[in-house]
Amino acid sequence: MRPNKLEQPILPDQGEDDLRAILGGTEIPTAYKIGYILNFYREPSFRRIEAEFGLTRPEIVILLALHFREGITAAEFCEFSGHLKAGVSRAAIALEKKDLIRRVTDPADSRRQRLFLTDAGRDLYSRYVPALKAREAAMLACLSGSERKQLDRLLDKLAAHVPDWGSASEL
Amino acid sequence: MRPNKLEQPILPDQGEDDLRAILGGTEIPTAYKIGYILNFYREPSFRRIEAEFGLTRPEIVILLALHFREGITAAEFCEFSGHLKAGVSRAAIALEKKDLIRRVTDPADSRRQRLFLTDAGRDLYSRYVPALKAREAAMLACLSGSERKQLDRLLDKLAAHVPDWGSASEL
DNA sequence: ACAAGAAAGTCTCATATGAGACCGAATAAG
DNA sequence: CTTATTCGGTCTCATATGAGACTTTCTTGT
Repeated sequence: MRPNKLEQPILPDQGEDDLRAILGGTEIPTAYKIGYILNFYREPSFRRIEAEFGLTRPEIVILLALHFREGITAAEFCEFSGHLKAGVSRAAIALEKKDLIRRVTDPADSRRQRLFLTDAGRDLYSRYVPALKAREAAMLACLSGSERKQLDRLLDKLAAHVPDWGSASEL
Repeated sequence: MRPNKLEQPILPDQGEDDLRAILGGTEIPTAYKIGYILNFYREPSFRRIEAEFGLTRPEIVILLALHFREGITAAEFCEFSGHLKAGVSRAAIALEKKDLIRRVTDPADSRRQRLFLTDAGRDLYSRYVPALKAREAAMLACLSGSERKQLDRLLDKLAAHVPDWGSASEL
């Protein structure tokens, strides 16, 4: 029962039939399975990073995003990450205080702040990303090369169509 | 920028190349994409359920799980859901207070409590699950029938191998 | 040029959550 | 039998988070 925060939650040793009983019984099987897999990918990794480097979730994700999208604004980050603007604002302030990013007011629109990694931020990122990569590799280890290609193709397609899902108010 | 909590975060209207710039740049592309997709599936739906029915995340998920696994204990739920035991305990207490579940001490081991849906719990579940189903359908709408089969097969495989990922302490 | 409205980001408050200490029940060992 | 240990569950405390009010800046229409 999760004796330790860094311990991966352990599944009882059970056959695939029982696993099917766990995962196959919902009325939202695909979403449920994605959630299940992602939980076991993300939670242990993120908890460890939080504990080890003193970062919060939004802070971790902002550093991740800045690594390939420097100069992004908080609002842009909200749009594609789904985080709330208050959380992003808090995280950006905290990251700046820790000297991991710089916030530069956009000269063209002084409401906006563009975010940039500092050397320290890049360094910190490079110290925690290997764990995430390793865990992704562990997650994908059971798939063959062509299965991984399939999976990535399907995920790309799903991701590309996210904007078409319709607003939540239609739910 | 998320003006409303029930509003789905809106992506700027951008071509697939830009989307690739958002999603393809990480060092953990598969995990990142799964997270991206799941965020946009889960957050709006769950926020709506939270607001509309006064439930917390763990409460929502417990009701979901009980719907196909009645009599589960809190510890079992922790194991396959990845939730923390304190959260599950709190949620179970709250759900019982709302008469949505019953907690029955296991006669064989009086430490354990088995959880069962009440009629009210079943009813509440049936009122919020359609929204989740609808959103899953929207998510999958861009895939063909055979692509969905592919996806489910890959997810089943990934889910079945979760226990092999190794403990987080190896990260 | 001015007023009205939208947008970016910050702040505040209440609540949810994570971590781990704690308690009582069950099991194992001597 | 008695004691130590593990295990299911609860409690407490500090922190993170969600929601939305608020401030300032930009945009639009007249």
